[in-house]
Amino acid sequence: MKIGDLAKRSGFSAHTLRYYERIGLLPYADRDASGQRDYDETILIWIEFLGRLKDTGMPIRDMLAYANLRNGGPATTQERHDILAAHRDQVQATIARLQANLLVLDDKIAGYAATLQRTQDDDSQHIPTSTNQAEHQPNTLYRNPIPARPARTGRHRRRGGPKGD
Amino acid sequence: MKIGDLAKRSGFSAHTLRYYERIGLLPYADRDASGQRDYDETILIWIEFLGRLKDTGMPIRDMLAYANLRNGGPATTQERHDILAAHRDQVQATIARLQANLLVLDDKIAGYAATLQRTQDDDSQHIPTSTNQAEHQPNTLYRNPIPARPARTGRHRRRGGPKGD
DNA sequence: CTAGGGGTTAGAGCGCACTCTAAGTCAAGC
DNA sequence: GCTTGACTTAGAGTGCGCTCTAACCCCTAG
Repeated sequence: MKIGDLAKRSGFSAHTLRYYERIGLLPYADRDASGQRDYDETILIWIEFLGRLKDTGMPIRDMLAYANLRNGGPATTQERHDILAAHRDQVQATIARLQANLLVLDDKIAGYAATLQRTQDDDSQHIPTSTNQAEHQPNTLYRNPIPARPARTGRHRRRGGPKGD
Repeated sequence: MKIGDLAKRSGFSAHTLRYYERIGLLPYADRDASGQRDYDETILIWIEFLGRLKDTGMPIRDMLAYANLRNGGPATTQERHDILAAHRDQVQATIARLQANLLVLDDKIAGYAATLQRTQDDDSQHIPTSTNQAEHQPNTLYRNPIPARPARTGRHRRRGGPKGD
């Protein structure tokens, strides 16, 4: 299997697969007569697992540590177990955090929905509709320019605080 | 409240708070006589909500879109509702994905635990313990150098000169 | 024979979200 | 008066994880 095929089957781009090999996340692939990578099907199992670690937010450096332990054979079983167990705990914590935030989000959405409902009901009576929780802030907010992106162009110009104004 | 205090109370660094103001995620703060930001307590409510959006993985550009809609008043209620609802769906999908991966992770961890158990049981009989699911790969893996980091230094070498054909 | 569509490498560039630096101001404490 | 430390600005730098480019090679189809 060539890198393009593996890319299609694994969901990672060929660029990314080469990158992973370079940093040691994937084994150095055998090359065919003309120097092209020739993959064995079995690599897909490992790649799929890497994908799961990635999906669950494990940083590459940790995947690398785990990958390297696999070279150590059975002697590293405990360590590998511990890495995955620690990661699982992290994932569980993340899920819990997301679920907690989801409740707040749902509340806020319900607030908006209620406002919309009220606006519709009162369509011809124009009763002020500012009871929504979503409107906590003073409406003096957001008068700054907003460059939309930090923009790392340009240089020079004087520094020091222009106070007062 | 000065920026240092707000930093302590919000959990964001002063650097980050200034950055958020710069990009428009936080309102342009009032300055005191000597040009220093002087915050009102209420800003904490908005910052806390921003934190939740961030925690749930909303990119800054989307938070910005949401923040800007708040300036539009009640007219933007529907749009704000839709943004949050879409985000909520995303978060729910993320949770589902994490939970699915968690199962796989748990399986793998259980595999390691079983191997460790067996290794302990067979302590004095040294039976090879390679039945663990965790050992799918051929042990010829991982013989590449591993630079540990791509390293984006360097500025030498010709660039941009696509030899005019 | 030529075109094209794959592959190869080293290394540069990108997008994101900060994070920090330089050079300066200012208020309070010793 | 002087020092300390928190603040101000514009802009540069960082770390992550890719993503792409240049310049090349090789195989196959027409």
